[in-house]
Amino acid sequence: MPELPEVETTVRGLRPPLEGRRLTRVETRRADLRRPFPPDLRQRMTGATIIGFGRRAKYGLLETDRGDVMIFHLGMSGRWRIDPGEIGAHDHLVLETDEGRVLALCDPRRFGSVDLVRKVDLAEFPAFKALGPEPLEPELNGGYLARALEGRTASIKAMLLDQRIVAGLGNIYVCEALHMTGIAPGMMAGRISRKRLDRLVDAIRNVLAAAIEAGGSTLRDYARPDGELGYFAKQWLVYGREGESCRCGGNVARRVDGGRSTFYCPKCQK
DNA sequence: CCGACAACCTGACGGC
DNA sequence: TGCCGTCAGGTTGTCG
Repeated sequence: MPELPEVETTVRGLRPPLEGRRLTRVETRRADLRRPFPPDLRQRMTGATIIGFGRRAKYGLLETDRGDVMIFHLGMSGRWRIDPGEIGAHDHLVLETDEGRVLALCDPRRFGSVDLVRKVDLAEFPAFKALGPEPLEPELNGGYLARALEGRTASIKAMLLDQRIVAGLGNIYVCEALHMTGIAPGMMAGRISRKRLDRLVDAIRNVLAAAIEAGGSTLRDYARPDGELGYFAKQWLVYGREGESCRCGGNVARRVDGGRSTFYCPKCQK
């Protein structure tokens, strides 16, 4: 899944088959994912033309010429399959365009979601109201982070995973960014110097940009929207590398925080 | 405020 | 071959 770079890559991949195309078929194959599909999804999307594409945090956005925005979240295992040929058991939403292109939202674990809101109400969408700044936008900077983390005693890792602080980071890229900056994941967030926060912001930007550049994730069941496996050489320095040697000469360790694996190097992350 | 934990689901993998 | 335990990118809520 899908952290920010994978969602970004997905949205970019949806553009060619969908941009300017009218939907001739909108079919839900079951009633719900994490939440029920909007009951009027089919009625509002069928016949509509897709005119806009976007992303907010880990949510992908498809805008129609009727003033609606379909908001999808890929959860842990979601991906779009383009022209899949056959509809599979986990293809829960199927779109077809006036050109005969087929797009299937496949999500085995069903932690994802699909919502439909009026574009003018987008900012009021509950999941968007409390989101922090986009990490690739200028609103995220050392000054913002210093203010947001001031006085916080929670770990920096927990804070970076909190979508209200920064929107779109997940377990992998938080581990990677902290490693790149040499900050221990358990460090109290409010005690990190401004200088290190500046460097952390740079690392976050760099790791996300590199992942988008690489075409998204390299995780085992992630597929690019065209259905090709987006499986390239892993470039993570710590994630999933427990026991391997760090380039500083130390060894990558793994521990569990809040039920989630944290990969880090105890030697170069202090 | 904070950390821990469970719940929501299926699939992949390793060990035996 | 198969069975069983463990683990997985996220979000949301509860508990102490």
